[in-house]
Amino acid sequence: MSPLPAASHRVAVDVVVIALDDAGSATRGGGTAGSPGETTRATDTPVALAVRRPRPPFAGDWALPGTLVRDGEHLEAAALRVLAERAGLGPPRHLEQLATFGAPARDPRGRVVSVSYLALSPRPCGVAQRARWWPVAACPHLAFDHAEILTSAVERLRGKLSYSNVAYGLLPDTFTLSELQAVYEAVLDRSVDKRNFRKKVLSLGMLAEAPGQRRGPHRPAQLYRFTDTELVVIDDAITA
Amino acid sequence: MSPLPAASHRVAVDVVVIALDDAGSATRGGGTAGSPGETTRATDTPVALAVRRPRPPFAGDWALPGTLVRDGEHLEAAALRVLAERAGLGPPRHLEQLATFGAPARDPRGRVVSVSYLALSPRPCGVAQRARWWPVAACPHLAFDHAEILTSAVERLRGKLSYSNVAYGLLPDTFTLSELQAVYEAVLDRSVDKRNFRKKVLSLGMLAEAPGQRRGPHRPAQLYRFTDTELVVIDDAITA
DNA sequence: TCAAAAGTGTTACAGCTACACCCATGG
DNA sequence: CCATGGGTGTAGCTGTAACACTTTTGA
Repeated sequence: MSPLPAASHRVAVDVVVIALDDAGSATRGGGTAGSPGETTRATDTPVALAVRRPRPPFAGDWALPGTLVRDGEHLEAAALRVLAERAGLGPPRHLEQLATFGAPARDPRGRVVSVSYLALSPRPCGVAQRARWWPVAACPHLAFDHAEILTSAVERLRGKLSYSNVAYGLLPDTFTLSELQAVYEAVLDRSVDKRNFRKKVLSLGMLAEAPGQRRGPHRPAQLYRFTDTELVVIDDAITA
Repeated sequence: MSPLPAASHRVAVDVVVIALDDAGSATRGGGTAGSPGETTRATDTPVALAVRRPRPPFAGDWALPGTLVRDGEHLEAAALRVLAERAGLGPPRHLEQLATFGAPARDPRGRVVSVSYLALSPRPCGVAQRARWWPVAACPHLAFDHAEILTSAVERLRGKLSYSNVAYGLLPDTFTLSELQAVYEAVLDRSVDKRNFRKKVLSLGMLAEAPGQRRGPHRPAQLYRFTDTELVVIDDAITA
């Protein structure tokens, strides 16, 4: 079995980790208000994880967490390793490949082909040194072509929300319908009609009632869970 | 600017070229007949380009056309080069990245990370030596993980047909509505209602009348063309 | 008793599906 | 004149979008 000819490249993975922050501190576009009580706009903000580069090139700039793929290492394993090493995160609830960026000059040090991944996490949990969650809409300039990667991640997430149960990645095991709705509103950046949303999402059969209620200074809310923990594509779009 | 550490890999592109063959020679599943005259089932067959491997590993087996990416070469440029060198094809009407396959053992010679592409061509035009168009449904075993790549290509195409003008890649510059419908029927592998299809596709505004008609032993058919030659995603799905 | 969020139905409209016949041409 | 595909309209139905008030709790 003859060895392959010489041409070889460095291969990296870069991971876009997206979570929802309920602080509501970020720049929100002034969405249309809607009639009172009809469409309560969520305060959740999509945030993405970035790390500050300790070395040139782009030293001091923010970048997506990434790493070179090791010999014999699966691409997905490298993505998981990045999350653990660079951000102190365990395996995310959802991880999928996005696209591969391979422009010859994307890294000034030489050719690096980067396979990008999208990871979802329910909350921006505490992360390692040098790492930070940035609101996607107010993210500083990112090194390399990472701004482009982040954009494609958000577009992918937005698209998949409409025809899959990918919201699973952004929620805890059990959640209320209002919390689910808040995920949709935050990611789609628009308000959603409560009654239509509930009708639609319950009719799809991807949710089941979970025992218990969420209590607070208001009427208790029924908890739900996703029936599938893996990504399931539905043919009937969610457009409430 | 410090050079990167040593870990490096071979990077390849593998291209799934899909075209429609009007021979109708292939294995077609017996689709539902439908009422007479309502749903004339197309005889077009999706075919994919494969090349016979001249050398180990998998010598003599069929495989997708592919090549190692050269130093300084864009990934897409490598895909175009494959089409030209291995199949004698010019730039296709549509080319998009599919996914990247990087399992450590996918190539027995050693680590090769493969970026796969989907290319579309109107017809299975004559190709170089060692290359052949195979009906997708009756394709022989493919080397490496190329069967998996082919499957994901067909799924991608099927999905995109419903919400984009990607059919552009499978048609000549001008075409009749029946020819367009035949593309949908061949790729989706089901029959489509003629009247509903025309209503829908014309209402989307992605087609314009072209001068001239297609003549034959029947009433002449109006020619159309796509208004955009680049991929345009529509929000309103085609489900006639 | 007040504030806050949970929960719930109906109506109008748009778009989808199903369905059959006449037309224009070439042979 | 016949075979072949081109071209057209309607009616029922289904799903969507718009819309406001009552309920239950904690403070």
